[in-house]
Amino acid sequence: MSSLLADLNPQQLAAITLPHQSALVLAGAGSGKTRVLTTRIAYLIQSGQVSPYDILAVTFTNKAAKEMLTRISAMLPINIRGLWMGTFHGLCNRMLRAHHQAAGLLPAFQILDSSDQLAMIKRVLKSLTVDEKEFPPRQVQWFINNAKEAGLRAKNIEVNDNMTRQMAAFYLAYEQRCNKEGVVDFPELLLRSYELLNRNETLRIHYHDRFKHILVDEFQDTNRLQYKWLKLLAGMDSETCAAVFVVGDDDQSIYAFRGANTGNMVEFEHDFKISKIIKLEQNYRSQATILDAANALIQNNSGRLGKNLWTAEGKGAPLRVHNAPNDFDEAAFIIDEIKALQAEGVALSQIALLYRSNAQSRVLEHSLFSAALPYRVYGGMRFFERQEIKHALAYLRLIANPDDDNALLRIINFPARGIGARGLEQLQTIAREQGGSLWAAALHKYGGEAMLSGESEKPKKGVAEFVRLITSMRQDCAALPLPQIIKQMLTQSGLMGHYHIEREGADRLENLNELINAALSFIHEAEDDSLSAFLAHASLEAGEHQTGSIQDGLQLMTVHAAKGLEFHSVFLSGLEEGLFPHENSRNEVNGLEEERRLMYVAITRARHRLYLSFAQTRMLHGQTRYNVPSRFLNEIPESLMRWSQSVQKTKDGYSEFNIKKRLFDLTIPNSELGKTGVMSQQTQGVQWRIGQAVSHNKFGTGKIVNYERQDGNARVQVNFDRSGMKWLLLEYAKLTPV
DNA sequence: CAGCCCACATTTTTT
DNA sequence: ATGTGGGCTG
Repeated sequence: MSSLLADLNPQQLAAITLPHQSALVLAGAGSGKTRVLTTRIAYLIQSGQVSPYDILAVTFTNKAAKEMLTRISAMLPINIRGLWMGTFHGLCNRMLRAHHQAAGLLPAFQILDSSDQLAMIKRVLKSLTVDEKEFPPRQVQWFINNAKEAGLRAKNIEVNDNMTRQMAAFYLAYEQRCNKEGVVDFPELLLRSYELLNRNETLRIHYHDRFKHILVDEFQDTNRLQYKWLKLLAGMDSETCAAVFVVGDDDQSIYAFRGANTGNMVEFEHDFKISKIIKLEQNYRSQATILDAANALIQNNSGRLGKNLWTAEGKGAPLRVHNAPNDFDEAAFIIDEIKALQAEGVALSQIALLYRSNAQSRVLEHSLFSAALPYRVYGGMRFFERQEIKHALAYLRLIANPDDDNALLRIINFPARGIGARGLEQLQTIAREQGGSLWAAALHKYGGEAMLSGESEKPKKGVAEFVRLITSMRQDCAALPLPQIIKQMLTQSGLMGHYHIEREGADRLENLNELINAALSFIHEAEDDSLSAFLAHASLEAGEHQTGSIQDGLQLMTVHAAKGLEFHSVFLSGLEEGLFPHENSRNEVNGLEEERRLMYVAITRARHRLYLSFAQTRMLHGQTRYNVPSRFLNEIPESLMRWSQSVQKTKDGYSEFNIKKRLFDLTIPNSELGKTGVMSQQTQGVQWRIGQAVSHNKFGTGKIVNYERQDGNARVQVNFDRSGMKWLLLEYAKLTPV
């Protein structure tokens, strides 16, 4: 016990050893949040207060859940089976499978991921002969998910206008389709589980009695429905109300765009009658200068719960800020500094290159490639989202559940077996007439024929062949272990053969083989090793973002993806108005504050060094954009920063301070953002600015892309349409504005 | 039925 | 600039 509680600060200790009562822990970045959560669980068990069976712990990602389990196992010598630890969706899935009948679901109900859901919606819209131009499927998806997260069924939607009436009708049709096919989407897991508990008193009491402690990680990311679910599960009004221990940081709430509701923290404080918020403000990650910058920045937000990070460590180096003429120069600066860090002995894997949007990685990657620096980009396609894996899973889903039309449609003609639109239409007509699934229709039309053709006869084509294939797979899999089922399916379906022939198929073949391995490890780890359980696992956990990681490479990712991580050094690039803060955030409620929190997250990733940079011009969507430095740079105290500019720009003798000042003096008001250039200046009564179109009698027309001043002589760089890039002295060159 | 071409968008993302 | 999805042609 003593070792468990060693080296904790007073606030951490208070949180961990809190008696049986609900608590709100405001945990700053790098304040040992995960340690507090895991240690509290270990403490509760080890002190004999409760058994693992009495605890439920919720996280947002499978990765976080896995890590917490590992850490708890390391602290406790006992078996912690029985502890419910997982994501909201994972836990709801578990509950729904345990009570599938009460929840009105098939025992083998399948889970649609977002792309499956979209496909389903498209199908429903098509069956209603809706014009997709008028009602984009994505918008319908958004509507349905929002309704579900508000706890609303289609019939409960309040209809006041025509648009809502239409949407509610689509929702209803979609709901019916899902029920018929035995599938549930992500928000449905939550809503079903909520409704089940709400309506079924026996079950509700069972879980109230069981879970004496509920712990929630990243509470600021919960949406309305998740919070309602928590309240219901905790049994707020019952005598046996669980102690709900939530940990979060309102300053790191960066997922409002997907429904996260920071208001839940305030509501929680009220609903659970929290008398005193526990604040973890001591930071064990970053040096003081970095924290000072983060604190100063975030103070510009309103309505915070309030928190100031501090550290016992030293000040550390100032933030390096770089003003680059363009995105290539910005990348060059980053590479120079990376090499310097490398020379200091910093491992490349301890250096992160962060950016606001994925598109920015391109230029960085290009430069890193030229500089022969190894790197790894996070994001992109994940294992279970790959096309070939989705196809394989569709076969498995159809084996597990014949009514899964989504799955059938995906693979009935993949690999191609001569079933076209015509054949499909026939099936769809039969299905509609019979009110059954496509599979039932196929069986009805071709079942007899398919069954007649024995192994020895020549293979049937088309639907008959498909029916025979799936039927035989279904028979085989009854007796086989999961990896064998998959292995057989991959060969018999022709998937292996198909990718074997395809030119670019090698990677896909490798992934298919990896699927067998995934099944192998699944049956070793999971309590339920059935096919349905594996399919649920595949939907709920999309797997690693990238295969084949580089051991010592730079880490490239968006700021969002960096949340929760830390690095020795962090480069944050693209600090320009319109990019960070992103221009789209201007149209969103509290959009700017969310961007600022995102900036706060970015800053607090760094342990020792933080580099901030912006480019005056940048290629975006195939067009050059002229940028103003991000306002966030202005919100960081000057005393914490050291400015630099690329060498060719500083030789004009301007002090770094002046360079900065010159840029900021010309900062353009919000209303003009994105329309005009970075700076302007007076020459012989003419106003020149970057981005301005000009004409020259010899070179023709072009655009001003840069300017500098030397000994009182101003020069501008013009990109001429015909003659290319030229530096011109304003005094001599006769330029005329166009 | 597959391949090609054009229109189109393009912040952030987990389950 | 670059990828994706839908519609049309061989």
